[in-house]
Amino acid sequence: MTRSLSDTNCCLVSQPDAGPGARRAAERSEPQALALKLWTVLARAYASVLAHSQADIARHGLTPGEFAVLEVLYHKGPLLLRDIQRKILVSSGGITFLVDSLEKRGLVERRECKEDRRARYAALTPEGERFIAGVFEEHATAIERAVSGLDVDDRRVAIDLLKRLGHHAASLPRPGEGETG
Amino acid sequence: MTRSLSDTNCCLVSQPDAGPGARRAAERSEPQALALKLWTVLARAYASVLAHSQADIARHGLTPGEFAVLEVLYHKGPLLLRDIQRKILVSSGGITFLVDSLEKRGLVERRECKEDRRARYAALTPEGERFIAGVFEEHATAIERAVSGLDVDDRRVAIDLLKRLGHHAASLPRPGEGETG
DNA sequence: GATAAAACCCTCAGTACTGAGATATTGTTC
DNA sequence: GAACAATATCTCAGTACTGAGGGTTTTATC
Repeated sequence: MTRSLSDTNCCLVSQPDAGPGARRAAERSEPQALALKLWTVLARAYASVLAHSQADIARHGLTPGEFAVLEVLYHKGPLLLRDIQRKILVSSGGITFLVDSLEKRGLVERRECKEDRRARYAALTPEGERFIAGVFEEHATAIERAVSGLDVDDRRVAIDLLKRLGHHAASLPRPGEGETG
Repeated sequence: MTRSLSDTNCCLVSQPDAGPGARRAAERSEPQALALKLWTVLARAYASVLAHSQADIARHGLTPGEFAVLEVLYHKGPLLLRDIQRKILVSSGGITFLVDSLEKRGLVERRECKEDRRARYAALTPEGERFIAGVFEEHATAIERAVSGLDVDDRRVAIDLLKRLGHHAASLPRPGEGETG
């Protein structure tokens, strides 16, 4: 495996059941305590499901980044590199690197963009299409198993809550953005 | 910033509103479609809140790993390296690396463990304690702001759902674990 | 009490990226 | 239509780790 659970090692703790944290928690307002708790369980739930996702991806010799590129091309068809970059949230160097390595493996090819000669498309090759089709179906099964702790009604409620949580956080400027000091 | 949103670039897409994905989604069972959707919005919500968390952490010149170590020591008191390692989910080399660098900065110190001479404690120095106290209070505010898309009742529901989701996923063997081929 | 197995930490080569800067092309303003 | 800003990709040095292997100490079994 290429990357581990430490992808998520950020603010996973703060469960003040013992130690100095127990005293500090008592001084915290309830909304803030719930906010910290929510972030903790969100990170832990994400880490637990991610472990399943990555274990499945690693079985096929893919890094998470490579899988993400193949998956987005599989679902959306040929895309400009910058659109892939924004969808899977990698750096500019990262998308070049990922498409390079998938191109070397014959799963993806670059195509020119006639409307904008700065830009390039990435598209699945027939071999890449066949490959990701199989990998993705197995992956869907692995994910369904990983989230089987919630039944379909719970899943619907969770989807609604997480959507609102995510959209709102994404719409807020991040700490340190656009400040002077 | 040291690590980016690509920490989460795994299965972020699969929103089959357009492209080849739209047709494939129609063939998928509803529970599985909900499972994939849940994983997608979980990953996106996590990424969005993480961006706030990391931006705040980076302002203080800390990596996510360093912050995680300071935070766990702040909340739990002195801990054996292996206990920190398990709580923040880093590799064995990673915890040595992180404690090394925090020790060089004078924020953490190693202490001997008399009951088990293989093991070592890590503990905050007085300077480290002062430092993380300030950083953590700011951090709590940043997190509360990041999750402000949900009110306190929603937070309670989300916490319950995510706990169940996470615990169940963590209890399941991961794909490829303990197989023969 | 000797032997083997396990647990803890450290070392270090390897890795999947990041992000600042370079190059090429496109849009915009005067 | 020239100058300038903006955008898309690529380059490459740097990084925060990973994970296999090794030394030391502890635990379990005979």
